[in-house]
Amino acid sequence: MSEQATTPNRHLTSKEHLRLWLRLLRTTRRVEADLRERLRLQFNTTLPRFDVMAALSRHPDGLKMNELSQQLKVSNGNVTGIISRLVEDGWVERIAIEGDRRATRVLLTAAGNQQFHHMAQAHEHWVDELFSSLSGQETHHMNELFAHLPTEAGPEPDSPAPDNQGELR
Amino acid sequence: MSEQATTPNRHLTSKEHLRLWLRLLRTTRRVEADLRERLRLQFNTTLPRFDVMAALSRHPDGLKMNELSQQLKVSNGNVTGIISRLVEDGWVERIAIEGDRRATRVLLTAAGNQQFHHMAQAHEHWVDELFSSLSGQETHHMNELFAHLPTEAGPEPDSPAPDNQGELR
DNA sequence: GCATGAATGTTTAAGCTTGAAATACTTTCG
DNA sequence: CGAAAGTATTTCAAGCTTAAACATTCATGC
Repeated sequence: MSEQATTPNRHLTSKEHLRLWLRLLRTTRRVEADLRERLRLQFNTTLPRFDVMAALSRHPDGLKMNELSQQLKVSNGNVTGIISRLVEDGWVERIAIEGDRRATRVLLTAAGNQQFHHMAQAHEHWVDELFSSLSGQETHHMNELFAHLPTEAGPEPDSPAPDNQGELR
Repeated sequence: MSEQATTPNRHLTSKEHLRLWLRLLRTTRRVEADLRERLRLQFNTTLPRFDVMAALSRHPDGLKMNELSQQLKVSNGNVTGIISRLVEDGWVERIAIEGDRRATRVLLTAAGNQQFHHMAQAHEHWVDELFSSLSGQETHHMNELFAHLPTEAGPEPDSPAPDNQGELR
């Protein structure tokens, strides 16, 4: 488990890992900030709302609240608030589930679906711009390196089908 | 500018960029969630507090509020609240600046400095563990690829000295 | 001096986020 | 049946985050 071995390069590797993590974090924050601002200015919405709509757009029949929060890897209570606001805006609706009065199914309205497709198109273009300094080869290479990282849930080797995130279709 | 050229592979590159971004985002969120939980359980603190203390630890003479928020790339008002709580906890103190009654200088107390060094040591170890699946060479390679990305402020070619983030010393 | 604008911080309103507690419903099984 | 355990969701308290409004203080130029 990556014990503090007595090899002389332990220190260096650890520092390199730290450096990589800090870069990763800076880059992600910068891109996120950019996307957040554009979503606000051009669509008067937020990144969390966009993420929720993206998840719902991949499931035309809707998702239960708990499925949604698992997909987005955020807490249960968090989704409640975001969905409530999306419902107010008319982009999402809640539908009772037959035979289980505890659960509800949430899905995009027709208007929500249309709105999401507008946003997703812009979003893809923005991301393409932000990463434009990477060549196709570099992008591909980086994608492969990321496969080695703890991207998916770590200590759970039994996830049914992680499903591709975002609006990738 | 990455204009929508008429080359047949525009679509593919764009999709690859999007895929990379989503992976980046997933990875960052997962690592952040892990670090956040550990900071909470083992040190009863939060990631934002840790980030602020890391910035202050690199500046023993303290920083003005506005310098601090620039370093952390968060809004001005945000820092006010975090610093207030750190002051309550006794890790940070505010000191008036001679000759300018608008500004204050904030810096770690002796206790804060000591506490931060405990946390930083654990933090470096956690990150090393989380990235342990990357070889030294892969880590180095990835670090280089990141240099091509919009890590630093994009449209400002005149930043004085970005300074290394985190507790890297 | 003194008006005017810039700089520095705080406050505020709205929303996001978590973890824990509360609520409501369903299933299990004695 | 009925208690206990489990499931699905909301509510809650605390804290983070932003953008915008606000209050002070400083600097500049008449």
